[in-house]
Amino acid sequence: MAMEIASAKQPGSSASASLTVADELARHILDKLRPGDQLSSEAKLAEEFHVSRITVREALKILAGRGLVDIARGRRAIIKQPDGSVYGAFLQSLIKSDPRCLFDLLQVRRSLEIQSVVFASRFASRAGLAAIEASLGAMRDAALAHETGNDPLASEQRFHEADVGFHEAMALAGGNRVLTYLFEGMAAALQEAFAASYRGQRLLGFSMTGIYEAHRLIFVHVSAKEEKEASDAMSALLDNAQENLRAAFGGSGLG
Amino acid sequence: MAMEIASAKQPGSSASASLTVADELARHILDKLRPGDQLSSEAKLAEEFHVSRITVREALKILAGRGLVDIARGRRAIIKQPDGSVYGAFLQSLIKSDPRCLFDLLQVRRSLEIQSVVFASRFASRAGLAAIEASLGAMRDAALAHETGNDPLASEQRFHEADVGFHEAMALAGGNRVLTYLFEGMAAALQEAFAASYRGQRLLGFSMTGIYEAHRLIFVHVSAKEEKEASDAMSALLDNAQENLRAAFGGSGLG
DNA sequence: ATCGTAAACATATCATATAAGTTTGCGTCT
DNA sequence: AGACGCAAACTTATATGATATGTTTACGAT
Repeated sequence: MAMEIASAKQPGSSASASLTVADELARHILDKLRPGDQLSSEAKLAEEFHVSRITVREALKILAGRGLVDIARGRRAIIKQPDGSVYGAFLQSLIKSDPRCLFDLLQVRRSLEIQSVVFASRFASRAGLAAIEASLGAMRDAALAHETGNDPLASEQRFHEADVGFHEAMALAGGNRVLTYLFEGMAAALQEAFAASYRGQRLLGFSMTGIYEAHRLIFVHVSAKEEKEASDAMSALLDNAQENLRAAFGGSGLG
Repeated sequence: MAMEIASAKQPGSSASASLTVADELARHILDKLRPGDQLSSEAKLAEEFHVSRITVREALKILAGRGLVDIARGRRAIIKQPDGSVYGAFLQSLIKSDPRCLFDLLQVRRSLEIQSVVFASRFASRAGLAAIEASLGAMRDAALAHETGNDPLASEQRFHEADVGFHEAMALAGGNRVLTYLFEGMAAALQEAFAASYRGQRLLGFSMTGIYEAHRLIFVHVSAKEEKEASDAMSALLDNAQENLRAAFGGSGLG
């Protein structure tokens, strides 16, 4: 790895050695390595940092918790592609600690989704539109499979994934990568919150095909570069979802 | 802690024991504990989960990486108040892995800041406005201290903190807690990116008092509940900052 | 009641050992 | 030559035991 030896063991340092090593590694990873790259083995790192293997392991666990590396048995740690899961976990803990944040989050989501369709209307390439249409197709397939219905849970899962994919594809088509990750994280947090409040009940007040049609309408307007109509359609979709959620929480004082 | 013994040691489980323990602990923390609460000692947890102390320690490090707990020597781990630092670190890694994300992030920020002032204009209470004005005062003080100038670095630091505080106070005044955390995280990531590109140079193309006045103008419009004027003023402020950044990157193909 | 100190508690790190998964390379067979 | 199988080397996962050092607690002197 050709890493500089990073005086991780200064007697006066108040921070723990494992945290020091973690931060050094993080810096090295961000500066020099790319997703997919392998880290040195724990033994080598221990030697380079002049700490025990246990300290290196704890540092790696910290980085794994930050979502920076992927650890598995038998092979060396590899640099992870950034994804929204860390952010999703953060939002999840936020909502748990204060459920009112759920509605704040929905409001934030609304802003960003509308921004997203506006940009998609303006800038989407043919390929970007095709990607959106693909997730739309997946939604329709899942909806059909759900009605003809062997495995309702599996098709629900696929439908939800396609739904999330639609919004991510929309963000990407608009040319904004950060939005993609934000939507990914928000989707995870919202699904969790949703599932927690509906545990065991029917999730949606209306049909999958209805949701599908609402999404399709957005796509049509985006394709036609009709900013205003597209953002109105997105707004309507989110209103509907938000209303459902509010109804679920009912008179529990969370509105 | 009265925790259930959580069969963390099933032979067939593919996930590592430390990750299993981490997830069990995370669930327990989110469900039952509040920020400031203490966790059991490592020894007790090891006993409860039927794993060694090392496994518990690694689990705790994972949770620390996720920003869920705060670990220090000599005392038990305590549950951390959620904050935007995890999210900031994520954005930072994102920008490092693809610098174009910086401009995507600035765009996202613009949407949210405008949303923020609109809500603040509509809903801000007297206390909320007072909080905004307080950070405005801190900005002015730092700007003055910078001009009369004993310690320019310290006053720059204070100015920047007050700046971030202004935007967080604005989000809070508008009634959205999630926005506060997002701004906090974005500010950290943007400052890092900014610092990286300007290393050693003067950070700002115009004076602190100019920035202060721009912020004050926003506050005045928000106080007067002038949505449109307030969001225009915010837009102008961000335009200015963004232009500076773009100029800094110059012809490096990142525009 | 207050303050200082020592004991109890708790985490930080180390060394060493065993188990089990992954990769690599070699040799055999076709 | 190429495909297949297997063993050796490498690597991570976890456990045990020990020492150092920081924090909290409790007790005793003032």
